[in-house]
Amino acid sequence: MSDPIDRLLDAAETGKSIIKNRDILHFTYIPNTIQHRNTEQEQVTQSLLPILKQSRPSNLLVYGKPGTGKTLVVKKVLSKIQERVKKSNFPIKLIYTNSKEETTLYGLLVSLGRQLELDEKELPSTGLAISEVFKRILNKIDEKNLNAIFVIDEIDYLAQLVSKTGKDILYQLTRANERLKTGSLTLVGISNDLTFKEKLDPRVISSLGEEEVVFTNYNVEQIKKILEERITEAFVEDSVEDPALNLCAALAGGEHGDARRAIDLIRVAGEIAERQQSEKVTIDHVREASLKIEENKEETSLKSYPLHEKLIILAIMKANGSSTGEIYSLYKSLCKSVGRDELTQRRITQMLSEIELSGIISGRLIHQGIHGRTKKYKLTISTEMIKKTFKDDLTLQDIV
DNA sequence: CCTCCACAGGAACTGATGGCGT
DNA sequence: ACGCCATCAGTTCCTGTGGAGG
Repeated sequence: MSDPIDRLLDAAETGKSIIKNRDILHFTYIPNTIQHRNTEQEQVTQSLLPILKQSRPSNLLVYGKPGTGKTLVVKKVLSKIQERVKKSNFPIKLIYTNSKEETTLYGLLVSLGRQLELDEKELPSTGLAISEVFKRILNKIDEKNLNAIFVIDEIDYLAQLVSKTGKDILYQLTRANERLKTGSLTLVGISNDLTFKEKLDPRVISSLGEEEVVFTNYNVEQIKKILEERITEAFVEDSVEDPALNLCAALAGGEHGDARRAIDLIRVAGEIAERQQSEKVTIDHVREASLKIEENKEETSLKSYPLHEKLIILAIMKANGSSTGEIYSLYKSLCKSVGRDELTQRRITQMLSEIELSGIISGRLIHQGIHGRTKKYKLTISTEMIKKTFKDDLTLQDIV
């Protein structure tokens, strides 16, 4: 009987992989041909067509639920256009940002500026007034005589940030051309929220919403086709069983038609199958993958919480299904036992709703007549999971 | 039918941090 | 050296509310 470790290592060394090309199984990979999005691709191209005629196109707004390939299509169309106009005297500069990756308005503007080759000196990553940053970006465009296209992903998120600070950067962005002498600026906004437009300032709508493209959700059939395409490219032939493929499509398509999820799922299933040295990806691998993805999400978000949030989660765990008041007093006693100052109840309710947003707990508003109004919170994940993840935390060890 | 509970959740503010321009 | 600006975590103060119990 050989050592199990050796056996595994041997297998890994000699065994052949059923995945040919891992990169294709990441949703950021842009296939040569994007199927099933023909009308949308056409529409996007149409509205950006003026660039070929060397004039500035209208601003564009792209809608669609997550995982519908919006970003992929926009990126593909733009890079093709960029390729074509490269040699003309109207070269375009493509700039992409995702609002979710930047927590602040300032950060977003800086990331735009960085791509315009403004370095640390010209555009410090903190310390300036927002209007100053904006001015410098525009100056750079003018100075280099650029025709910039700003692609702003998850622009609804940006709109939220903006509304909080009271600055209307979106408005300024859409009207930036009036301030530019030689360069030009086009805005392509990508939004998940179809109602997002209604929340905007009407002046922004009129210029940003000049053109609109809506991406519809994928149905299960379409997801299946997308998966098939990627599988033939990424996997060794015949290594994914049909039922497994169907389940993948059904799991991802069932809710929102999220192709991204489907691709994640098949990738993880493939990895699991490989680790088990199976020659085929079966339906069980997909199930396992689905569970694993869920657990990973839970674990990483649990780990990333600051101390007080962790304490609150523990308090909820110890008194499952209790009201805010009960949670708060339990939290206070937990604070005492780890020797930290407790925060106010107001702050705790805020944290609770933040945690609820991440899906780890779920709350229900309850009116108890004379006994007032409360929100009752329940864990949506297992207590074992929490215990397991918080065991490593030194300050929490003894109270888990 | 009114009252009044036990909070929800909005708004405005504070103080610390960090880095700018002048 | 100084004032200014943005941001973050947290606080203070506040108004709002569905319905059990009187």
